[in-house]
Amino acid sequence: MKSQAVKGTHDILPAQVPAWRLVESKVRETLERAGAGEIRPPVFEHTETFVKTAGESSDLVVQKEMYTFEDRGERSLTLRPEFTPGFMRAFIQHGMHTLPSPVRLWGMGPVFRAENVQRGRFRQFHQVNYEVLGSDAPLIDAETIALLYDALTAVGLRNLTVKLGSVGDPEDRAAYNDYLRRELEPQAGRLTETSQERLRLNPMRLLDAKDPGDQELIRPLKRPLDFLGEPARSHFEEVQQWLGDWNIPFEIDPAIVRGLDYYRRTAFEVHHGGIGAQSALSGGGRYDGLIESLGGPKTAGIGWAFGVERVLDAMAVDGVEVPAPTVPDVFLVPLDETAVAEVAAAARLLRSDLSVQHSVIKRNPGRGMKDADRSGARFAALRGDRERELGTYEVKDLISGSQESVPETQLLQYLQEREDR
RNA sequence: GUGGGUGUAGCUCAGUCGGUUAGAGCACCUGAUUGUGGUUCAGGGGGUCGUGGGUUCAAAUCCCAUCAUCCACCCCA
Repeated sequence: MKSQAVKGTHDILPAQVPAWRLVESKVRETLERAGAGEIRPPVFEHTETFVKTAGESSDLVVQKEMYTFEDRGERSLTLRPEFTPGFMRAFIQHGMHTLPSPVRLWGMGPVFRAENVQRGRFRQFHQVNYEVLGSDAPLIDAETIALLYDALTAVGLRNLTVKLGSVGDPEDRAAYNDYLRRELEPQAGRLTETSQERLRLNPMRLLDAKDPGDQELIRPLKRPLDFLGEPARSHFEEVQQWLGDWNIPFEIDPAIVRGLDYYRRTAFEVHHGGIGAQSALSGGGRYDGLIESLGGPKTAGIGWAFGVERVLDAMAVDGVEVPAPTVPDVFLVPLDETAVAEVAAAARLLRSDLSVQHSVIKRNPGRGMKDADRSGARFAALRGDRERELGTYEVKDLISGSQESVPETQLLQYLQEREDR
């Protein structure tokens, strides 16, 4: 029990990699056909980059969910708990506002959060992240949500639930927070401790409260959607219009709230019912003003992230078929010591065109066939003293069981002609 | 951080009112098979029973602590 990966981290083993590649290839195809460029920011950034982006009242900061450390130069650095801050920093640093607008960026990789683990929640996990910078048009909101839906559908998921809401503009949120404080402060003593904390820091998040007593107090209150100003309201309606036009199934979630402070207007999540309590595959929203607050040019933005492990979990639940790992085209079996050198040399040459494995010690024919069978190869090719005399390989088709003597100079051609049959 | 479940072979697990040398299936290695795979048969390797302490003539089994793991709360990806 000594050799053990750190709590909340996992090895992705060879048998699992094909599923990861399937997700990555489908997502890449979906997003890049829509004009997204892949960006690969560093895994760690200055701590400040994350704190300024997420906000002081976010759980990432408040609950100390970030892996923060000091390097030898006494800089405070943090392993990324999400992609968006790194994308924003890179956008500003490289002057991407001069690129044709809007700029669409996507990325994939590990992120780190110091949370307690459960199904669908890990300390190192992986996200696919997508952001569009430079447009505040409702059309872009709808396009962004549609691409998320298309990407998840492309990997084979069904029965997805898209939840759509709006957190309004900053002044709407301020008005709503004021309203919540007005309504709840007189009876704050009846709220749980965490809810009282939220009432002080970010009242809107009270809507997430699960405590029955808290819910009782909150239920009669108005929702954020009731406080949308005219600009946010018409924006929200137009997004719905587009999604309806494109047949993207969605439902309005009047209580949708984001844990991160930077969201404005459109907010959305995609859920899947079969993967336990952590049912959110993805979350995202609009964040106009974020780049400006980070010292960049005034730039609108919207984006989302999905958790790769959760998507893989959902794929398994939905029975999505994953391509099998590649198997060798041919497996060479040396029947004596001399043949060991011969098949090793032959394998090197054949590998310019085929996938080739071989036994690395001499084998008797029965054992050699067993090696070949277990490699998953289509063909086994035996080499011993008889073959050496004739300059041939004894090639057996492991599916049909038929066998032929093939001159070594024609081995490649022989295999290529038959591998698809 | 809190709560509950579970820790016995690489994997899935049995064994637990305390009692000889701790078991099975799968996987792995060897042989039956000195030129032919999948099936079958025979044999073999592999365990500090998570860890530490306690009770006892005797502990995988009972008690305490601790760690890990799974699920859930919280929050979200």
